[in-house]
Amino acid sequence: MTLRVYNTLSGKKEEFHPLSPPKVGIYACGVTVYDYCHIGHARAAVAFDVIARYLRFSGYDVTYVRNYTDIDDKIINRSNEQGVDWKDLARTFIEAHDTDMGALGVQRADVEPRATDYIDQIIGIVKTLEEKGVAYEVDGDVYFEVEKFDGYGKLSKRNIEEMQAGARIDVDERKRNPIDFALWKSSKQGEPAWDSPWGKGRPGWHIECSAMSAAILGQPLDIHGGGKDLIFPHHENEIAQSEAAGDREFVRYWMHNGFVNIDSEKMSKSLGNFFTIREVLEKYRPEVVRFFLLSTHYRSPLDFSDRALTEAETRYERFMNLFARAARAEPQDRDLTEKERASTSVLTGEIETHFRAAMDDDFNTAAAIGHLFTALGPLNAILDSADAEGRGVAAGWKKEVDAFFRKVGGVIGFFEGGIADGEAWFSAGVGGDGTLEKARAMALERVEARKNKDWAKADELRDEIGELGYAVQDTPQGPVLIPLKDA
RNA sequence: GGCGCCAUGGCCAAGUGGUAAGGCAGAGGCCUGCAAAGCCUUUAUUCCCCGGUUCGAAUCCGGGUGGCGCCUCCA
Repeated sequence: MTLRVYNTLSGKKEEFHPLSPPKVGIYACGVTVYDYCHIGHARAAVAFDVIARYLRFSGYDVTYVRNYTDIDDKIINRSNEQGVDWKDLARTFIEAHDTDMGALGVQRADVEPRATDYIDQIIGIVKTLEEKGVAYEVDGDVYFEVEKFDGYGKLSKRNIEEMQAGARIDVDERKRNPIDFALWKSSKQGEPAWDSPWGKGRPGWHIECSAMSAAILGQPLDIHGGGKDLIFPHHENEIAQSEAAGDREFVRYWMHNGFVNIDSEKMSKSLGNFFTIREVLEKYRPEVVRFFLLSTHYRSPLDFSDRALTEAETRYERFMNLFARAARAEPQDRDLTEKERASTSVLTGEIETHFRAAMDDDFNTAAAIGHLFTALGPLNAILDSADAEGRGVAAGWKKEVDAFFRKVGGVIGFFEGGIADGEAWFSAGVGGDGTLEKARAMALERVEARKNKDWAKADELRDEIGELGYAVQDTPQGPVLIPLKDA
């Protein structure tokens, strides 16, 4: 099976052939660090995290680069508003970003460059563009002259005339054409500034990505991605700069993730309808949020709601329940039974094949996870019959189940601890204050009551345990305490 | 106004011309002292509407209708 990737440039799925296999270079646009990240940022980060993970899983030697834009008008404005040094502001939100994304299981990129560390390279490109006559300086600002670049509009599928017709940009008279964009901006008094051939100034918005991607990965890049909202103007402008400066193709595969919506509308800062990752994590566990984000194909819109998050939790817990049961089952030192063997060969056969086929089809995590659900029935059935017959399962069976979920989980960023994750899930955040010990003692007392068929007392004890914040499950392996939700 | 994307069961959702994955919710059954968890069965002759291409279309083409996005900072 070959990997197929939807390329925004062609508007089609294409077979993926990196420039120099097995090496693959990915550059994903990161965030501008002036505020906390919201769920939309999380979606982009998780989407490209999975893309990098799956490429590695498929045997590619991946270099994943994700930048921080740490110099920009928004950062300057915000630092002025708050009276905080812009560098401190950027540092604060880089750290917050790393914490939040880390919580969601987003792996660190191989290189995480900051725009301000690449000022020399940025100036270099701007100089080249100026020398080539596609950029011009006005009062310390340098603009890219869009009309001089033939392919302008090829990514966002629009042409210069249309844009001029529909332009509602406030016209800067100094620009030769309203659609020309800034490569370099002169600094006002007190603003962050670097020395340049055009005087003190700072980079324009788009140039940093051209500079950093070329410096780290070279040109062309295999994959460049980000949210759909970056297609225009950000990525379109990057193409213009990089191709004009480098005289060669900039990016082979452009990948863009869809938005997170609230009531079918794009979540965005300007609409004010956004939730930060931190806010969401106060209510839902990180695995649930990640599961939610991957439950729809990365290019489709994804509606954020309590209902959707709750469903993601229910779905995720199906796996946790299986894992907890499997871990609890007594491992027996014997060969696998016929049925046990059949259940695991479905895992590594049919299900894994389907899983990979889905991922090969433009990283279709929704379909891939769907196939994982089909493992639940047969596996739970094995545990059902083991319980019914009052025995355990073959140690080898547990090992295979564990290995399978670690393997596929590694691709989508779940199940790192294998079946041990189940018990960990249901015991997270409990204990410490002695209530768990109390509840355990009562559960044991309840076992006695049940032996004596004293159902009244058993139910009473269950209620009392409930008051301590736990539900009791009676399993063949004894009582299991599960923390109650919203307790 | 220009360009583009999307419309699949009560809800979410996959679906790359060959006869509708998966999940949630619901119903019934099994298991259980009762539960919980779990298992089994069950819920779209049909994919917004109308035409067309084809032996065959949810999938391709044309036209509608509805929703959304970009065109200004934005993942």
